Amino acid sequence: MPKKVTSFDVAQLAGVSQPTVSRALRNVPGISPETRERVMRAARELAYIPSEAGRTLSMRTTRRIAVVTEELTNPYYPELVEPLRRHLARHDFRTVVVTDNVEGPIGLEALADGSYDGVILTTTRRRSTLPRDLAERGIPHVLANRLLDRAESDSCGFDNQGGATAIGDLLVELGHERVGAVQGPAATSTGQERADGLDRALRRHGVHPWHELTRRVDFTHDAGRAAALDLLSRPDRPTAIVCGNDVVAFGVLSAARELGLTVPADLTVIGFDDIPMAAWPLIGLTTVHCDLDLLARMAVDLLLRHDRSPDERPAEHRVPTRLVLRSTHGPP
Amino acid sequence: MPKKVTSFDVAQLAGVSQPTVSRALRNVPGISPETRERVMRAARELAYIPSEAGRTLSMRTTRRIAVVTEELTNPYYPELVEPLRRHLARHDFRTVVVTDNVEGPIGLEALADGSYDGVILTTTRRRSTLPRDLAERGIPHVLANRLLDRAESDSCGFDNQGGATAIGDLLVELGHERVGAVQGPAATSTGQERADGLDRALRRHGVHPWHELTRRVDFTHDAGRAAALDLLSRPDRPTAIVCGNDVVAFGVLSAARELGLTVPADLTVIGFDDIPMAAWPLIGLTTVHCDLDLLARMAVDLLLRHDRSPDERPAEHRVPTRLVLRSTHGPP
DNA sequence: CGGTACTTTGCATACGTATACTTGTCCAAG
DNA sequence: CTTGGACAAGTATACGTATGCAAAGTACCG
Repeated sequence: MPKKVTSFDVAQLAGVSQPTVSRALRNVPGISPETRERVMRAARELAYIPSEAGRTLSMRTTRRIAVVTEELTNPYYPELVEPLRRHLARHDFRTVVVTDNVEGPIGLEALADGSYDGVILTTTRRRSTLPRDLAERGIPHVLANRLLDRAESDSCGFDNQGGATAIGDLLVELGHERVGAVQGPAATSTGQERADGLDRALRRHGVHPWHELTRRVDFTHDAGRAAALDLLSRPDRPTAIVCGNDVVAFGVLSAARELGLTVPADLTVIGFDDIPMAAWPLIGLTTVHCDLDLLARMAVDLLLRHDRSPDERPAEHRVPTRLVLRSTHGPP
Repeated sequence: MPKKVTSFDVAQLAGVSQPTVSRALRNVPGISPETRERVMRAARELAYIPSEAGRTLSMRTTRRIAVVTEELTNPYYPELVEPLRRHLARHDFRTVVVTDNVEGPIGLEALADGSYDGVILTTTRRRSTLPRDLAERGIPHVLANRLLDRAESDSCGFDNQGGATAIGDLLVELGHERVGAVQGPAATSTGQERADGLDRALRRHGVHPWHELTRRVDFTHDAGRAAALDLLSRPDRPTAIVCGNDVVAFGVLSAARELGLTVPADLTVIGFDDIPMAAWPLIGLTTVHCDLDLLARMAVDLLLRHDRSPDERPAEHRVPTRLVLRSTHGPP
């Protein structure tokens, strides 16, 4: 195995000192064009690639940002990670996806060992202490998608309340009265806000929410399917099911298919997020659109802004949502 | 902002030297229990977290493995990345997903800057020189899923030939004669092998493959949909469409839905891979099962094995596949 | 021609951890 | 009482890059 080429090797070949190599290759001013050219030729000849670890140690910066998500096999997260990656790349940051909640919650050590210049949290639970821990260590971070009960860190999320209201209005307008729901975990802000929002919206129209027809489950297809199989087997089965997000809605659609129910004739299903899969003609889910690209952009801007005064209150942005009508809704 | 705590700070508080801290915290033998205890208390008190960069530079190892994939919004890749991550974690390696082919192909620099102890390639094209470049630098690597034309590196993939044969047999048995196909790119081994395999299988049964009914597209939903809209609008439209993988098949199902065709009554659709989504009752795709967990395990074993003699020929493993019958196939 | 200012480069060192080597201590064997 | 060995901890240094500062060279001006 060929031993690693360092900036010293390049320096030797070019007949200069190591610091000159460092400066020449990074286009630092104060190097004569001829020297720079000579160094670059030597570097190319040796196929020199600067050591990331050396640079990191010296500069105390990695140009790497950690994005904390749950398992990527949940189709929601790639849709959020991808725009984050793109926007971070635009600022010359590399993205590292760190998986949370798979063998226990992510620890502070994994995020605070100097591997990352900042952290974007997308799976934080309402009372998590992780943001505070990061703040105490002076590690830049931002919450995207999910928010904390007490605004302790910069954060951005969607107008879940507004989206849920739009869903409630739609269902009432269609004439639904037995409205079921498969909502997300109460420990997450998204789960909580969407559930509360729907409740309030229905009540405002004089429709009494049926709490026996509400389930709280994880944001996965299988959990949505199981809950729906349960709800749809009841004698007083709902004529519509509102879901915590699209992935859960896919599970509900799976359950309906299994039970031989036709959507939307026998059952209305509403999602939340409008991930690309929801728009596949094969699925055509009626849902609430959330602009993930805009959220990602906001999160990155919040993370990287440098004009933050020390005693400023944490920012909390809300991205508006809008109902998207496709083919899984109809009258009861 | 609190300045960073180093092993020197811990040493000072514990009244020992820095190397003693290093040894004590890693349970290296040759440290008295009392000293170790004292060091650990000091470390906890200061909330010390060792610097990744320092360790990396000193040990010349990162315990990080790069997994090169295409965009994660393509549902196939998370399904491959997740088992890889799990198996690597079992060996105390962290996984970093590096995205290829998004703003141009991934460069060697990003993989060979010392950030990773090894590389797992999942998107390599048949004539890519990346594996050779990695080999020249002595960077351990392995190909998973896709293979090279000339076996230059350890690699593992699925028995695409066998899977395609099973599909051909099934279609002939059902009585299909106008068999269309939406296959993957010819530049990829998976695309090529699956297409060739189907051709051979049909020919063996005396069914002449209709090359006008074959399209080569990228492995995405939208590409599959577009190709199928084209094929299904022809007067001699196929009675079955074989797809390069499941994601493409989803696109074909979308197209069928748009055109008002009923599956499987009007059209048979066959996928390849059997990712979990294919098994959702909502979709119920007939496809070829590929054991991604087994492939991942193989890839990790090949990558990490240390008993490799220098002049050994590259290993090339094939994981068997099997047809899974669900609800998108039927007689013409 | 002397001095000043500027440009270009080298020297020394910092970053944080790990490890080979050395020193010191204590105990047991001779 | 000496010596050899085992153990514990300290000393010195390496890993690869970046940067403050000094030094050398050059150009320019009076």
